Amino acid sequence: MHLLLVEDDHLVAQGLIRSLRQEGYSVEHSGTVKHALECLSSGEIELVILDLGLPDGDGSQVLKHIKAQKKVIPVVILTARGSIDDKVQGLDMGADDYLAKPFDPAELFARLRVASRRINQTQSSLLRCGDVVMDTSAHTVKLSGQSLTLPRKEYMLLKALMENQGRVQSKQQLENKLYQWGEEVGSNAIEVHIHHLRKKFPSDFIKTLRGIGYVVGKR
Amino acid sequence: MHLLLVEDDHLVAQGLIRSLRQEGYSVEHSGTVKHALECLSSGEIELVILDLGLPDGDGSQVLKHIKAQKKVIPVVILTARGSIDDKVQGLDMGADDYLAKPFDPAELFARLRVASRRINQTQSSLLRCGDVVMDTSAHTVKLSGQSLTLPRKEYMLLKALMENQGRVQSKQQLENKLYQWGEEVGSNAIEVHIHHLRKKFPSDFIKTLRGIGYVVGKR
DNA sequence: AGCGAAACTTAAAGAAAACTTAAGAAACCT
DNA sequence: AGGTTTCTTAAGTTTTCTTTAAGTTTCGCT
Repeated sequence: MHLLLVEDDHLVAQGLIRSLRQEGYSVEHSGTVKHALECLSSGEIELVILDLGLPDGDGSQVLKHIKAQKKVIPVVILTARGSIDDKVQGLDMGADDYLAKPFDPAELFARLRVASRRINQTQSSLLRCGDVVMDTSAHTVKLSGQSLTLPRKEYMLLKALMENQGRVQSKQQLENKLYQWGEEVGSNAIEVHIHHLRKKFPSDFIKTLRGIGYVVGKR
Repeated sequence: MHLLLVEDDHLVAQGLIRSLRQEGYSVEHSGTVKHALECLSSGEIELVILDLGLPDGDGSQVLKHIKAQKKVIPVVILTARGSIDDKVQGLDMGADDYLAKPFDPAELFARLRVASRRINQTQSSLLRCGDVVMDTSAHTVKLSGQSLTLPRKEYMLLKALMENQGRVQSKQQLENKLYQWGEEVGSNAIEVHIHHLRKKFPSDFIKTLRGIGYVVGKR
């Protein structure tokens, strides 16, 4: 794990670097805002320990820069400014943790472990099929990047189809997915919904297999 | 945002609950391990404040239970045990933050904001969406630079929407975020709040997806 | 080629969801 | 306690979605 330590006090820095390496981090070190930004630009840094009082500016500049990026890099502020107001301000600026000096290295390391633990967790529930992307958690549908709004039943139908790409589903099966038990469909509702969906997507997106059912996607 | 406060000292708990609600959380409260686990089983809790010393066991049992789940729920430990060893142990057990009593509420709230920021994968306490800017730490809302005052529930609703830009949320989901457990909304309260919010913002700001829910922002 | 079954299209009635409004309850603030 | 703001409820209204049904087209089969 690539860590950047921004700290201008050389004595503190030397000691920290040593024990951080011991902890298994590969450590870059900056004593200035300028150099810190340079290090960050390499794009390899995954985690930052940040002192606020630096010779050529304030650490918050570095923080701002990090938080403006798309990439998520946890920042632990480690500074002499220990008042509640300082802490609140630092955390609200986007820091992930805040430790006031004097600090105990063991606590810092524990907090770093928390931060690095978090780096590897992201998830999304996307259904993709050609130009069509469906995010079932956000309830959104996009056709070649352009998002469109589907009524409830149409959305449900499309979802049923996309969850079973390449598998043909009969009207009966689809009905069962869209309707509660006992909620009879006395007519051609599915056909009508398919019709409406087709008007919103490329004409060959939903394929009909006469007498069998409907499919979406590669086959 | 649904928060679970696990704390057996009633005096501390009452005060915290009050100010947490003021901060815009909907708060569940447990004084025991047993009850805490029950609350968690509902699946609605998004964030936990955890005291370690409980009458029927240790808070770490609750922590273990949470971290064994698939769902990611940040846990902030808030306890009288303030030694470095305690902190390291707590953090290494999976807690996301650790605050020793006596604590300053302002710091707790700031650290909670860090946690909820992370839940919503945002980088700072500023939520922006078109002309609307919301500062969740200062509790302010600005519409094209002009700041406006929202009642508490409207603020909570707007926050819930802005924390999930582009994600459609059902009335049910929104209700869950605004109301405590057992506090049933027997009516169309959400609709009415939406209505009021709409009068204060551009007409197309909050979009309705009939039968699905409400969204704000790009899609 | 012609027949019948299946699927498509269209429009309109019916149902469901959301919007408005206003009034009473609750909470909040001197 | 009195006045004010905010919240909830409920009923009436409007909008949109869903289903129905009837007419049309397409497809596959003999």
